[in-house]
Amino acid sequence: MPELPEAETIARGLRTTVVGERIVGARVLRADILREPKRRFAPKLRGRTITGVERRAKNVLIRLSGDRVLAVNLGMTGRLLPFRKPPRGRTRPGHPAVRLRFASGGVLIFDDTRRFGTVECLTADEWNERAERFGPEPLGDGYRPDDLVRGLARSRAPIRSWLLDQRRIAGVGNIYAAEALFLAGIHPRRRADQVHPQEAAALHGTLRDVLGDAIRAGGTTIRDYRNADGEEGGFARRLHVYGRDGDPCSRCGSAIERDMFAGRSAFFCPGCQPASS
DNA sequence: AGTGTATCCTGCAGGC
DNA sequence: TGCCTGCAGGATACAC
Repeated sequence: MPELPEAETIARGLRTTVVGERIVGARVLRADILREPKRRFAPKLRGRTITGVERRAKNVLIRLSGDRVLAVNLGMTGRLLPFRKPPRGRTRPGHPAVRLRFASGGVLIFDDTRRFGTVECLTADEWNERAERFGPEPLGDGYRPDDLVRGLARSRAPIRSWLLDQRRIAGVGNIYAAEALFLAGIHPRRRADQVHPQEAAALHGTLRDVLGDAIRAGGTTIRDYRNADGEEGGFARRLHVYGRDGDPCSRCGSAIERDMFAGRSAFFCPGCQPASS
């Protein structure tokens, strides 16, 4: 998916275009991205006004009048695309799943090729309860090196698995886990509780750096990701290890390796990221 | 508390 | 050209 930086970029983009819009129609074209029957979903939206757009973990939250939240999880290929008027011809998204029509004549389309994404209309309370399950936001002011040090010390999971677990830390996915671990010099298979406190503190810094830099670059486009203006992110060319197996490491020249575990590819530099230390 | 595997789904790249 | 396999930014459920 879109990970934290991509969801943040989309939320920021939407904030400038859809806040203030009043929803006059909601059409579900692919009901499997909902978690409830579409007959119940659509009526909940009509007549509501968009009051804000936020991000939590990898979710884009569209705040609605009447204390409702349209919670969008983008899955692997989800996009949120606003248009001033209904798109025609070439500009029409290829896999529209939900289409909101605004009083202004504009539309917001949730498009999702693989349909791993979800769209839910919840009360603010329902969302808040859901959000309790997420770990801390890595870019939050209150997130300190010590929080990561202590979190890692309590787990025997491989560090990459730890970082991908949304209950432990929110918003980190496979790309940024790989990049942060590279920059901190930690092998993705290293047990979390074997990461030394000073390494964990370094990882806290590299995580925040890489996530922040990626937001400033507008996210990473591997293939499908687009921001709310339909544009690609610029961070892909700054990746050190993700998707670069076989390439020489930018630091030491060793060939980047790919290794599969927990069902996903892990990318790392065998020279810079020792399995133990 | 972990891992491995499977599942949801479409598209694309690579091998033959 | 086509057909096949494997893989993809995520999340979840299951057996072990």
